[in-house]
Amino acid sequence: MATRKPTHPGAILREDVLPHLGLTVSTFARSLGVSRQTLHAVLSERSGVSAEMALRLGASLGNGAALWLDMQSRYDLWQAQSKLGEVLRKMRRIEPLAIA
Amino acid sequence: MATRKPTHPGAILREDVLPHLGLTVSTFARSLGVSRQTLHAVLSERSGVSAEMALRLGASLGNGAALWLDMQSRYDLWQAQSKLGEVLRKMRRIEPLAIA
DNA sequence: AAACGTGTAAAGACTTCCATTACACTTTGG
DNA sequence: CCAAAGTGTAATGGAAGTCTTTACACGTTT
Repeated sequence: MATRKPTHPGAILREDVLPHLGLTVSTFARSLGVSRQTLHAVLSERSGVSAEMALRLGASLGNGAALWLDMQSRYDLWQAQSKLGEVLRKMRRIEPLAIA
Repeated sequence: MATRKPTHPGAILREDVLPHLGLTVSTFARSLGVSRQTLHAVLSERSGVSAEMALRLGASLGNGAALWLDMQSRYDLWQAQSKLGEVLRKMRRIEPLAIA
């Protein structure tokens, strides 16, 4: 139902968070407790934000983990929808039982 | 931050949705376009609800896909939190830059 | 008895996350 | 200048997860 393609969480981290906090990829990765490459994969949108990663981001940045995981969910739903496409359109809606 | 262990989406499907709609596991699986075993794995909480599965559920039941995927996210966050535990508590919060 | 549903299991294809190692390149500090 | 640190990228390997198919045992229904 969303109108445009959702933003990947990595884009926010890359374009807003890191610059505003003056953090390098390396120091942020150390701070999160993950490898530099793992963080880089998220920033370059080649990996999604896992539940564990969301918790690390939330703990490090102070804005709940759910924010990051939900962003990822919107992104995943969009991707899956454009993949399933026709399949979904062909699915029949299950009728509620007798309304009495 | 959640207070109690979130409910697995499979529990809702198993205890509420299927009974109220008078659906068998087999017919529901056919309706969703997945194998009986795949649906059963969700109902028995051995699999999570993937983005694709959430879309199928949403299309079939008429209540958006996000509802199911978000439920899964809450569940995953809880699981990951109890797994990371100490690691998160030891993580230092990144300080915002100079407030001027 | 045949048809259908259920719970489970195992194997295989495929994907994703993550760490580690490695290479080439640029930028910065003493 | 040169060493240290950062960056982008890639390959490999482990672990885990989703999903299908095949299979077996059991119960319910007709």
